[in-house]
Amino acid sequence: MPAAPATARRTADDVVDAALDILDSHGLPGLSMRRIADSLDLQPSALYWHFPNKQSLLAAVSERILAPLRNSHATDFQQVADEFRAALRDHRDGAELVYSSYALGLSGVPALGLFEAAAQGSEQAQTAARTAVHYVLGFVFFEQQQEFATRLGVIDAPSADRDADFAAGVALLAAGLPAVSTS
Amino acid sequence: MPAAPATARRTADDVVDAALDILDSHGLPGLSMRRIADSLDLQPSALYWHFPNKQSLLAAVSERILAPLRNSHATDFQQVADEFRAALRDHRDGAELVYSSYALGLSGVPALGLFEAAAQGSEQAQTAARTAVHYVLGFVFFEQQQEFATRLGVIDAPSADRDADFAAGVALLAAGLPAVSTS
DNA sequence: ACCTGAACACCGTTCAAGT
DNA sequence: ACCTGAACACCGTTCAAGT
Repeated sequence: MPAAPATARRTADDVVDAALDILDSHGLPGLSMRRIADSLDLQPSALYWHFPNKQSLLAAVSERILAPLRNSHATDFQQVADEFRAALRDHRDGAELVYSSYALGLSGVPALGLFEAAAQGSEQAQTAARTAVHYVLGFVFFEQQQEFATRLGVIDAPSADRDADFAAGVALLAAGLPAVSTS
Repeated sequence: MPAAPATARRTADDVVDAALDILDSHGLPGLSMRRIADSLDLQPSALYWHFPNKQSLLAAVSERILAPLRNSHATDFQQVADEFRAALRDHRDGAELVYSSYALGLSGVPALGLFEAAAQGSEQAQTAARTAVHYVLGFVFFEQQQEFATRLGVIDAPSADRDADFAAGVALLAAGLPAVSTS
């Protein structure tokens, strides 16, 4: 058993933990390498031993945000959409962060497979899945930006019933699919 | 008639022109206040006479990108979607820039009204319009991020037929609408 | 009305060197 | 294996002052 080092050493997972905390407290614009390092009592350069660059670190954070969906048993379209939205909303600016990592090919989106399975039997299963993923990511990105703008006092608190709006969009998508059970 | 000033003076419109040029050549990450100022032979601080901050400047750029849609005569769903996509694709990172300004309430999106009109007569006209706007912005954002990743060599050039994919998603949305002419 | 010059408080990233 | 220290080339924004 080797002697403990003078100071505790960090794993890549510790870095992701710290990044998630800062994301929730300061948002994506405040999520800087320097701030992450600070919260771990590290020099910024130390982060580059764990990740090659900021994008990769953000991709790891994205994977963590989407982790709940990996254990999902959702079987219908609306259910998948709700769980996907919930996971994104669980962290400040979650949709923007996930959208970027996904689009850059650095992070997978399990919701894609779940949507496809939910549309099983339909000819347009793939189209429906891709369309739904864009819809949910876009909807939540929009929601979270409005929360940000509201916090700044730039716009008033939105009045519309967002849950109903969200469900209506998903329903419209599902309506285009023939023979999909709405359970 | 007053004497011409020693150096030409700029309007807010000149600043937007310069910003659009830099957007196209360097992308959104490269669109800094300092670079815009440089290209106009100005100090960065001079830009703050024309715009209160960077967000407002970006909102003005967004409005310019969407200007073509203000003269649109598109009447059906697919046509509106195609023109919207074309306007966004006309400038590098156009979708990301427009999406942010739109979500922050700093920029209107004329496509919203066009989609609503195209779905006229349907009960879910508003839902359809909002869903379509998220879909198009998300789709093109994704497309443009992939172009960026391809340029960096991070991912291979995409093989799928994107025009067909795009149209299929729009068709799926329209399929959920009863009594909408697909003319 | 429009802009300069200088400053403030930040960024991501690299790299030699330490333990 | 994991991190420090110092440096490089950047950011957006403010503000007094100039013309």
